[in-house]
Amino acid sequence: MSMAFQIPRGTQDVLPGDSEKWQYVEHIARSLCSRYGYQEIRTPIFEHTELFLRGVGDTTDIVQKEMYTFEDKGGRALTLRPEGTAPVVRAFVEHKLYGSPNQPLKLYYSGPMFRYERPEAGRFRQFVQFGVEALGSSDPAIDAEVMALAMHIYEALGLKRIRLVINSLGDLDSRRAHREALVRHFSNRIHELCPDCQTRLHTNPLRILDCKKDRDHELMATAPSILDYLNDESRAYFEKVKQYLTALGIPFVIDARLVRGLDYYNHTTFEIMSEAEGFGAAATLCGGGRYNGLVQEIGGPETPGIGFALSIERLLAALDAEGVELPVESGLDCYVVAVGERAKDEAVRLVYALRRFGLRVDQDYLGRKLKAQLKAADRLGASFVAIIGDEELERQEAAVKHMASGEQTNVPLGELAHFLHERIGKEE
RNA sequence: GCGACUAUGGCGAAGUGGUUAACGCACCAGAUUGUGGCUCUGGCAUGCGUGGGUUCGAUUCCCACUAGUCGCCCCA
Repeated sequence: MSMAFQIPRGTQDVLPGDSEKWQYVEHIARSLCSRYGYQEIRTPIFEHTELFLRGVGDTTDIVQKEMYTFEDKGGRALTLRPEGTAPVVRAFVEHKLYGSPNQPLKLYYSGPMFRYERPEAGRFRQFVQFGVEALGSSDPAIDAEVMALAMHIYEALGLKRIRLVINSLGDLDSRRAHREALVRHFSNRIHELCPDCQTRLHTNPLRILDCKKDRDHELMATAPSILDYLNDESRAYFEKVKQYLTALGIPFVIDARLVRGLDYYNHTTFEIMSEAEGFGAAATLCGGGRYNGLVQEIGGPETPGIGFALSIERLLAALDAEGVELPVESGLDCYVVAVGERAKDEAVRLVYALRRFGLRVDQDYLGRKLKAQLKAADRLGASFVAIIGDEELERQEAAVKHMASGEQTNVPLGELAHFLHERIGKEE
């Protein structure tokens, strides 16, 4: 076979068999969001490049090397969105939703994101994020709510081996104090660290703590922890968040080195990881945090915010790694088997009538023989098969066979819908 | 972006510098003339990721490209 076309690198087709799982996962996530009072927002897949430069931060990896940026025919600089928060905040500001009577405004979104990265298992160039944003409140209870919601989604789907990791980056003052302490700590011996870290010292010293290469260097162990530099207010906030999580019975661990890759975070940051064995490098299922300065950065009034984003691909991979079977619906209620020309004509009408009635019904379109039609019905997971041939037509009946038991009875065509409806109701 | 490994039918998977590219699953047909799941029989890659090169001859050797996987980086 000639491979004339191939899917672009790092992208995926979701085929029947898997698409049901996607639908199920998205359905659960949506309905839980609704239960927590979050409403859907849909924003474009591309935005002005400037939005991400300002929103995500131009020292971040995302902006520096991962954006799909292009110029349109009108000369505009546009970018396929690499994340969902900046667009939501843009919409929030643009539509003046800070004036909405619903405060805080609680939103969720679901859709593809794009990052130009080297693909591997669990990492794609186009991937789907499901995320929430709560704008307008700096109540630590909403930090806890957002984390609870994320955990709830995973648990509702059947994941067990997951871990919530939290940290606090503090407010601007705390971050500044910590940053100065970091620069002081590393400056003299910065040449001992990797080249990336030498750059980070000036761009974003916080990220040095996250470096995997230098993780065992003695300077790391003695590096100042952000948690020691939280001012009273920030410390009190973090304490309250932890207190609420505990009150909700949600287990968590604190990792003072949890530094997230986007510039806009302050105060609470968190990740949810999979602990399923054999789950590779892409163990981060969900990431989020508070971004109190972002709305202002995008041009709106000072408005606090917090949110998370989770990857559907990684969620499905985690379900797979834990061996969780999703209760996805499949199969047919009835497969109509026709033998002969006249029966075929009747089958076409009958199938449509049963579908209009609300049943999941199908028939043969390949001119197959009785036997092959039965086989097809079996393969499609049909609960019942309704067979019509000359004899049945004569009596205006169908021979209805229950596939699991093999039992077969004749049912008048006019009563077939009700017969099936009743029997299928009894099955579940 | 760097390093390593991999690429054979719808899927999994053997294999060789040279007449017919194993096998398993799936699929199709028949045994069973109107009854699926079991069994048996038969069928099913002029083709070995793409493009070049070496050679009398390459799926098998070499190069490039493409894609996947793993590690680094980063994250969702």
